[in-house]
Amino acid sequence: MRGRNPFDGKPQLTLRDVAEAAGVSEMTVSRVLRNRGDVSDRTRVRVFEAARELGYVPNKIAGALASNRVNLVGVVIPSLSNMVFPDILGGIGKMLDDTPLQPVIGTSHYDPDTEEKVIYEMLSWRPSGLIVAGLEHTTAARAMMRNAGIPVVEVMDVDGDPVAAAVGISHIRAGQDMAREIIARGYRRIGYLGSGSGGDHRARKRLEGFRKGLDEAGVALADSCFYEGMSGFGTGRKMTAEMLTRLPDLDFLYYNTDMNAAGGLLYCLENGMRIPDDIGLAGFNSFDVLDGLPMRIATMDSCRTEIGAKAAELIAANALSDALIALEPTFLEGETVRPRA
Amino acid sequence: MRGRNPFDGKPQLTLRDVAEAAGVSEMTVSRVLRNRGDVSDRTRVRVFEAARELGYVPNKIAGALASNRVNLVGVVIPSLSNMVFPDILGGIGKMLDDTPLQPVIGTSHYDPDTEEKVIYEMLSWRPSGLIVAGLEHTTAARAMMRNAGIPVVEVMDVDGDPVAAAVGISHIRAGQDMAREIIARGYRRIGYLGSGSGGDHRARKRLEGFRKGLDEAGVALADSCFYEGMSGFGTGRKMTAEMLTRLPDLDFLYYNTDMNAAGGLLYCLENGMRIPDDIGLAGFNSFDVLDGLPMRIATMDSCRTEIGAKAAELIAANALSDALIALEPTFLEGETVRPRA
DNA sequence: CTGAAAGCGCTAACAT
DNA sequence: ATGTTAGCGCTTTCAG
Repeated sequence: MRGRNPFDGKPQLTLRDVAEAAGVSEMTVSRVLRNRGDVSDRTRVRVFEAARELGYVPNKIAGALASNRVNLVGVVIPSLSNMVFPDILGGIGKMLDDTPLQPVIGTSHYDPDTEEKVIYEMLSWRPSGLIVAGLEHTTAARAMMRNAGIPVVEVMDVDGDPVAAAVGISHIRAGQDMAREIIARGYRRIGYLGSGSGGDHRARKRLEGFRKGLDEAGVALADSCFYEGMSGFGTGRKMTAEMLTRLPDLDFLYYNTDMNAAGGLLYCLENGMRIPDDIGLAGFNSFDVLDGLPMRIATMDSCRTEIGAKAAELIAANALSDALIALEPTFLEGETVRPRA
Repeated sequence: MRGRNPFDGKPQLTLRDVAEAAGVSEMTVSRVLRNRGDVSDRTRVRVFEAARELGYVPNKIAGALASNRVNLVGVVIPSLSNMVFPDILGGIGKMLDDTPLQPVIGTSHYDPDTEEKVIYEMLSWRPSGLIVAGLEHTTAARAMMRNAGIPVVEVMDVDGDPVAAAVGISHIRAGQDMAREIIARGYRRIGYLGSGSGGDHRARKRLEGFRKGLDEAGVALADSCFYEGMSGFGTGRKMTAEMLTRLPDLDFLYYNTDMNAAGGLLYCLENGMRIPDDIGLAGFNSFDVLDGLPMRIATMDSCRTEIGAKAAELIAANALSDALIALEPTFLEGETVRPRA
């Protein structure tokens, strides 16, 4: 019993056990269980029966080492509690369902050093590919990804310098386009509410683009408000109350995400503001769960599922490519902005 | 170049490469990289430097095979798009952060056969433990878990027959307690809205308990409404509209989840109903994001984070236990029910 | 169609 | 404090 974990109940079943039970060689069992090569129907049946009877579960660790093939795709995202990331995973999962590949998820909690560690852990399993959210990583993480020798795809963002392939949208453009829409609809006293500091580079870039868009029209951002912690109705409501108390004459509020915008919407409605005339609102992401709010919030689709799917497609194709795929986010007017002038 | 994946760019770096660069044996490198055994500071530094310089990333596949130790914990849940599951994962993750263990997530899409396959895949990686949502599995899945020889914990539910350990709440009790609260507050014409069919066994059990609770008071469920697909504001709103059109004299609506209850709340408020006097509402789960709705919905805490943490704790303790840990969900009154009579 | 031999990259156990 | 040896369970390769 060499090197066996002291807690192991029973020694693990091996190919050898199945081979003995079926009266064939290990090799034949291996072939049957992987549907590889020619095996006579008679032996095939015998092997399957023996395996089932014994309750044999193949050891992928050994298989992977021997074949140098690991059908895993590492996916590194900041968090699971922000709904955007599960959506990305949904797109990845759906695409990989048609392949032998399986996603393995790691989370970085928006911390670059944690991300570096998670990427290292992932790579140490020698996966068939790696998908990482965002373009901002530590130098060491970038080096690891560059030298991994497997397809690597950075997702969600294209404003920056990808290590290899990238699939996403330009958040700078998204912010800029939103600013143009708002300006074209006659709003001028505009506030921004959301996360602008810390780890959320994409929100920061949207704000950057937004400022640029306003600038084109000679409009300056009237106010901005940032928060720490999770987005949600409470956060949106609180920020909105604060800002409108400070500057009651604002006529537009742009939020970093629909979740916060929803809180703001509820606040405005409760306080008798006329939307979209007195004040307009817009968010970002387009979340299905929010269909059913008193008004549909103006937003921009962040193409999450499509991004996940495209990234998975690149991995599945096993191309060590450096393709840059920029998806076009579409403005969704909703009911919280005036029609275009 | 035996057995090498044709797509591999460069041959992978091995311990041997680092050993040569540092002028020591493979074994010494292995020891340094794992902080095991005594190594002189001089060699330690040399080894680290060589490893860093070369960009060596250890091969966990080989390490796991040799040591018969895999620091992975399989977690099988129905989906990531329902927020309850990320919360469970949060609890697991936080607890495992203090250990060398890492969670690996698999999703079953509420399908028992898919779940069976996912469990099989998980076990074939020989993880250190397995956490599975729910108590309902295929016979084969149950057999695999029983024979896995690793700690297995079923989570979220304790109403049934666990394979090994279980951590969760009694959803029958949760439904029953909610019924009692509602009855005690004087509501009598009560409708249920939610998923009762299909894969959501826990919602089904809550309804079962709810019926039992009403029964105790001689009250029958006045109406029920079930939906297919995702919960959300739109779904809650639609079901509510339907039910209240059918039976305008209902005085209470019990939802399978807060997400649907939120949609119902918004519908009722818009239609000028007086909550909680004309009509009361209650949901289930207690989601933070919903703080900030016009009213706090009466709900019951489903102890998600705690369940995840406790399950992870059992795995980390590496006990092949069959402990049954039933957590106590607490009723949260909110603002959508009348005070107790 | 089936089997035998060799070895994947690493670590446990036993030297020294 | 460091090295040597012998596998882990499987798959590739080659031989029948």
